[in-house]
Amino acid sequence: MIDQRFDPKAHEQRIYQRWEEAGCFKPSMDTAAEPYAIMIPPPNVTGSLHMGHALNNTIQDILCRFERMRGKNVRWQPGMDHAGIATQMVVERKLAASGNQDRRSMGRDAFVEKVWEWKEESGGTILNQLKRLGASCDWENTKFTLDPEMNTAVNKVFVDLYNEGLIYRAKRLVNWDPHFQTAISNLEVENKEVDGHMWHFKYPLADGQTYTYVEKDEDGTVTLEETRDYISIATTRPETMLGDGAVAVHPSDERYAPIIGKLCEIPVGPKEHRRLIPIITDEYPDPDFGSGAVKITGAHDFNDYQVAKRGNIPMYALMDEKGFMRADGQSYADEAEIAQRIAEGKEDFDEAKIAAMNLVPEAYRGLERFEARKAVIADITSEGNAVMIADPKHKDAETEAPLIPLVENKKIMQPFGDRSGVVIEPMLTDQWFVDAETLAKPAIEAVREGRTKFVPENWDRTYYNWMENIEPWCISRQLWWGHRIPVWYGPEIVSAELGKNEFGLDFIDRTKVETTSAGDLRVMQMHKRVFCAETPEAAKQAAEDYFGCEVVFVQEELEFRERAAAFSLGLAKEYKVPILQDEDVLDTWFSSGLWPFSTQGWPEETDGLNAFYPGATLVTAFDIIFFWVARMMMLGIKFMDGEVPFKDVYIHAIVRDESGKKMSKSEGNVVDPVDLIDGIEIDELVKKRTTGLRQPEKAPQVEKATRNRYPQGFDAYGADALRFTLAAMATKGRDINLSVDRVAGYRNFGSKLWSATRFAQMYEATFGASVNPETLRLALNQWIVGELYKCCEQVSEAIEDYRFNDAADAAYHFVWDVFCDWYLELSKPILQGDDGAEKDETRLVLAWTLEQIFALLHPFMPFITETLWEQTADRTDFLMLQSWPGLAKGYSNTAAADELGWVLKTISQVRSTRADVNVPAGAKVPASLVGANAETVRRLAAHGDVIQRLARLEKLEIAEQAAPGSVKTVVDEATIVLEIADLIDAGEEIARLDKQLRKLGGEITGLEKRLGNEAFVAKAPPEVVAEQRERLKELGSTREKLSAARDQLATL
RNA sequence: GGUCGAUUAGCUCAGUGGUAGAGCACUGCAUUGACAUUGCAGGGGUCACAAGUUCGAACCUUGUAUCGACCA
Repeated sequence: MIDQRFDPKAHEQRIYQRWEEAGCFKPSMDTAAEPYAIMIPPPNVTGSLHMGHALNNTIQDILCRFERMRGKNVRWQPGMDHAGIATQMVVERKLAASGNQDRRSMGRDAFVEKVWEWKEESGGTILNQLKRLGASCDWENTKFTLDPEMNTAVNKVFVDLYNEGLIYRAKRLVNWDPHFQTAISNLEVENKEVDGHMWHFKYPLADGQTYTYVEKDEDGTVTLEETRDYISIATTRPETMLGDGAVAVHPSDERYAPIIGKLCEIPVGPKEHRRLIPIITDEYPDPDFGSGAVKITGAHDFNDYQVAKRGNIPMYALMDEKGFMRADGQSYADEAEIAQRIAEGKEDFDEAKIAAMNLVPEAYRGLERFEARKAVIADITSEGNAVMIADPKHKDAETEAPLIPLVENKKIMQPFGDRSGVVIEPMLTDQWFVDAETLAKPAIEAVREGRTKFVPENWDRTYYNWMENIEPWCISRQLWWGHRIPVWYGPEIVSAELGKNEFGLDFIDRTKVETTSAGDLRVMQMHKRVFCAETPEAAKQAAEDYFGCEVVFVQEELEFRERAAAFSLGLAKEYKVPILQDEDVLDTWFSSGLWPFSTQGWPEETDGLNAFYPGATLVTAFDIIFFWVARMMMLGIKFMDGEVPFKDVYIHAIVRDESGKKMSKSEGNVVDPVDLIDGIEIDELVKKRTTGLRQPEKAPQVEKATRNRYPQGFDAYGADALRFTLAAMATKGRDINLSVDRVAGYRNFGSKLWSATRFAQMYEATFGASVNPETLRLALNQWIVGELYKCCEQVSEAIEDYRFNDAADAAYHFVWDVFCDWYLELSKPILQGDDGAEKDETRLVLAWTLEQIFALLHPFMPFITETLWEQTADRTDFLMLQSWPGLAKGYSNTAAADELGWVLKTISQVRSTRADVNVPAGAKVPASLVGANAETVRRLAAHGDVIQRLARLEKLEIAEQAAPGSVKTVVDEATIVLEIADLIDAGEEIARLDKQLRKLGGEITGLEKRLGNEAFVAKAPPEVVAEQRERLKELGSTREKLSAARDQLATL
């Protein structure tokens, strides 16, 4: 006999271990079986399980367990990505906390070694948490994006794309994280609305020119006309003014028409070196916003960047990689002079030249960007170039209001690094890019042609939208943790005219080589030749082929330059040509994009690759469409002969808290999946939720809310309850607002199943036997088998269709409302009775149905069902490897279904009636059946005992006539008469019947009206009309009987 | 501003043209019988609003309101 109740803690981990040891998670590799693969969206090596993962992986596990039981060769491919920034951050923090050196003083190799140590020790917590959830991943094939074989794939892809011209190096504006000092992707940027300011400044026109500035209202009436010697600019980022390349206005903006093409002055910096910039037109400025004039700082704003590109405006970079104003380059006076000549068209410029220029005046050099902002504002204002207004706070009507600078308080969208929390700076830097536009084309095509389908399908619009407007993908990161870019630089042969060294070759442009005062060579700038190769050996070979002589690897830029210069100048014969590997690593997504095939052994042709590419379904959330889905699609199609990486993309909801707020540690509303599984005391829950708050002062509020909502904390609901809840809530909507009460409800469901099994054991149900439904003799057993098959079909269809909620609901309803509430109750008289044959059959069907239920629920609740399977018979096999129930489909027995339908109806009606007239629950009442037809008489003979028992009747007999003063209810053609005249009040009973008659009357009127409508009869489908007629007939007959009963009572 | 989505019971959510549902909460009754993590019975919804299409609308169309997400 199984325990009184199921204790998840006692079984879950034990069962999981049994599965793992027995190799249950491995693909069968049965060549006759259809392969089925799901690639896990690789979680972060530093991450831990949150509710989104729990939902994501529950769905994947349901699909995998379901298909495995359906006989497919299933691989659920697990693993993790290395999460460049996040991991580097974790380790740097750890080092700092333990008083170690920072990574720069430690050096690259030593630091990366530390990261690996950390990864081996404590990385991958999340994989163990997935095991707690019951994930049936093929763990033996676990991959990590930095595994050597994954690196092989990454390098091959990079080199191939490079050779095709689909990867290139360029200077473009990227999101720069000044804290981590690296480019980051859009995904890692959170745009948040914050309180900001809009400053208004005057850019004086060059040479004191003036123009008439006219403002008109909508009707064209002049509202303002004045002579101005400036153009007014609004900006939220005054510090970037230093890098302005132009002022732009909309071509249709008449206010500024007189000054288009003229120059204006950037009103900041030493007076004698003020820069003048042109006033240009562009479609970008909105004439209705601010003054309508926009300053263009191409190197520090994404919109300005586009304008600058269109207008060939120089983009001056102002900041260093830490977000401080640049302190390098020549004096401001010199730089400004060059810039001035460029602005006036007197000097040519190119990207590299502009990049080297530092237009930050000495006074601001080295300032942090927000400090620089303050200084710039103060200087402009003191010089009188801020736009002034009368102080609105001035109340005294007698005196004139003083003028104050116009500074609007307004909400602005500001980008923040999601890891660092600092403001992201758009920066113009040299980076490696993938030509995403070219790769996107076939990826768009694949979805259009339906080779990959989105579920729900409306997500394809999001996909198209993104893919059709895709930007070059920046893949380089200035980090140390990741795949090092497989590119080596050598000196470039610039020109054969500049002379030759002893090898007869020129390597660098000598104009860029200087000799310092100490006599050392210093290379300011150098053209570099790229050798892109899958291995260092191959790169070396390529370089030697190019140079025609031996090359040597160097580790640092300085050494590289010195050697290159010395070699080129022929100063050091012993020097070999140096080559230096690119310092940067690749975006983590680059390696994750290869996941569907790199995990299967590509570029080797393996059995795994043949069987499991393309995968069946990618399960993910919508915010990942751009990142995983898009990249896996682009790279999969590119490198797998045009074959898509997965056939379906199932987009699931985002899990929020029960009031719909995003779960966030900094808001203190996180529900940790592991806490729902293991339970957590309220004090500990409060502690967890009040640590790491964004606003620590909110801790008491969070504590109060938490204690109020969960006075006892969370029970240990177990993984099954959590999984079932997530499945039941996994509708095709956008969000799930998770309610802990629902988890408790589904935990109870597990208990119900457990206890039903215990009941079966008590009555010696024969587990472990098979049943042929055709040989069953009792209608009860025929009926439950039919209901079971019906349920199996519903569940299968729902899972196939990704309607996990429908699948969960169908199973829940069958198990609880049909099997437990009715079948078990109805079987009791047989199990407790004397008829050996009936008892044997019922013991068999009871056990068998339960075993089918175990199987049916297994994808949702793997632990409790496997435990029940294990403990109900002597078994050597696993439930998770059993066949899916209902595969040999198609048993139904209409006669049995009708018969049991009648039994259920009869019992329910009697119970309802008893409750209505307040018959004490314990009282057994005599009853009779009037007007029964032959079939009902037969059914009563077969089921009378159980009806009496469940409806608590003293007797139930066929009668010709109702006893006077009795209480009546109608089932089909017959009337059930409860002979309780003594117990009831005739008046109350008449009132009860009247109430029912009124309700019936309403329904009947509605039906009659509908059926009386000729248009309805003519146009509605015949089966609908017939159904309504049938219903009207039934209701009418019921009404007749009830009203007869009422009349009879009334005559007493 | 653009795009997408939401609005159904006290709460969290299903329901895509024909009798409005689930979990939790609520009310009454029931406790030696598998299960109180329970059973039986019940209450509770002008399906945001308006107009339209239709024999018939929670569902389709249009508009309005409110809320949300993403993009700019």
